[in-house]
Amino acid sequence: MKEKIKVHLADDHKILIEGIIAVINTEENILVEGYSLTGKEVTEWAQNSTADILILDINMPELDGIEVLKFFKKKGIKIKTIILSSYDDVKLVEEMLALGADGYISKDSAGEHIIDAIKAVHSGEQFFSNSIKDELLKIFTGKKVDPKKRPESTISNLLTAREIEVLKLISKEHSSPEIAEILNISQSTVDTYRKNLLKKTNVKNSVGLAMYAVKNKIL
Amino acid sequence: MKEKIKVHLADDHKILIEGIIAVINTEENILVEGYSLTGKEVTEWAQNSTADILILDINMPELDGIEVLKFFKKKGIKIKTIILSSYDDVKLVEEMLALGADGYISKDSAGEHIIDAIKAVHSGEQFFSNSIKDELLKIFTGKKVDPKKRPESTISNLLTAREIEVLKLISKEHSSPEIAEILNISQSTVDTYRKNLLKKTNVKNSVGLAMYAVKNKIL
DNA sequence: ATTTAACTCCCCATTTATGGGGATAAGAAA
DNA sequence: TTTCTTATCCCCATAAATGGGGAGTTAAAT
Repeated sequence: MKEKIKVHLADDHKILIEGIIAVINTEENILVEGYSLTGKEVTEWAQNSTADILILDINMPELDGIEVLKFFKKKGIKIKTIILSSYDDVKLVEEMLALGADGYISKDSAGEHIIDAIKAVHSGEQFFSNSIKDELLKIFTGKKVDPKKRPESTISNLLTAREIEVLKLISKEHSSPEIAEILNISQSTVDTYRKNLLKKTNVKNSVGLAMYAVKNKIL
Repeated sequence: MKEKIKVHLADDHKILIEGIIAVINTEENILVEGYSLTGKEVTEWAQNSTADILILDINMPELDGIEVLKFFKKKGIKIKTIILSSYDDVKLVEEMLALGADGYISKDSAGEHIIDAIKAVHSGEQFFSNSIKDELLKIFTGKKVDPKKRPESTISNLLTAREIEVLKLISKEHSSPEIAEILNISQSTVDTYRKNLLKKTNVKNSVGLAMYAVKNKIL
């Protein structure tokens, strides 16, 4: 008999954790060695982990999945990671992959997909939900971009520190004159940031910026 | 041996459904008789249901939990319902109770709590997560409000149907001229709705409206 | 040392959004 | 029946946001 694949779970919803454990337990060669309920717990656990695979929710309070992956990258921690997400957001997938994730499955998918994903990632492949694949396909066929040449666009290297500051203030319902005063810069400058933000995030207006901030948890 | 309690699940995340089933299956006298992945499915199922209890997610695409409860109320369908929510939002609890829900548990809680909740609600009691109780306690002790006299201020009776339509479009980055065209009304009218929305929700601008929509899950 | 990125500021013009007021018709509720 | 709500529309004015252009300084990276 082969060694079991050791899996660690990270999600703030305990019910979901228990559910995944129950689903995984139907599979002989996979073992859930433990779980974390917060991003912080994950980072602590990761320092001394012998698990093969981490299943990581992106939506967690305090330290979210993105931050956790950044932490891994910084510390040079190498754990095969499958992202578990509520949203089929291609931007997020891109960011996750740039940060070293190996798979991305949506919570909409059936439990067996988790098992497939674990097996695939464990054997060195990447794994994506069908819904995600469809989204990706739309983009690549629509835009005809070469995926290999496409620049890695993560939020944190897409937007500058100052732009993020402005974006936060916009999301807090501040007007340009107000932001100018808060940051002690001229309104012209704030307007420049607004323009750049609109271009970079590819949304139509301030509402879009706020939504972008919400989606990317810049709040 | 007693009859088993028959439970129906409704959540758009299949993984969670499977998880809850697995958890509930550890309990002798409870049986999951089926599940729905969308609000619409729930309403269809409810027409000919013999289940004792419905466990209902509030966050579902198309028809969300709130709408489902409204549907029940309108059609006179009486099913004991336990709300399953990601957020410990007291406002939502209020709204749910007003709409006839019998319990409210957060996804943060352990699986056993679902079982407790099912048993409690089945025997005619109400059931709430501890986290929700804490939130409620904070409000009642902090604000010293008489729960019986406190006005029910729910989103759906604060905003009119048309206002909510406009709010949704605003949140989708549409401008007033665009909204006017989409809804086939004059721009003046849209502007009137904007003004009313700003007053009623007590936010500063469109960004605030979008955030309000996000917080209250009007999307 | 030269390029690059980030931050800063300004001009111009147009479109949207905000804030005040008032008004009418249909329908529900009291 | 009368009142209230909802949905609809308008006028006026000001403030804010969008979209295009250009440009200087500093600091980091190559």
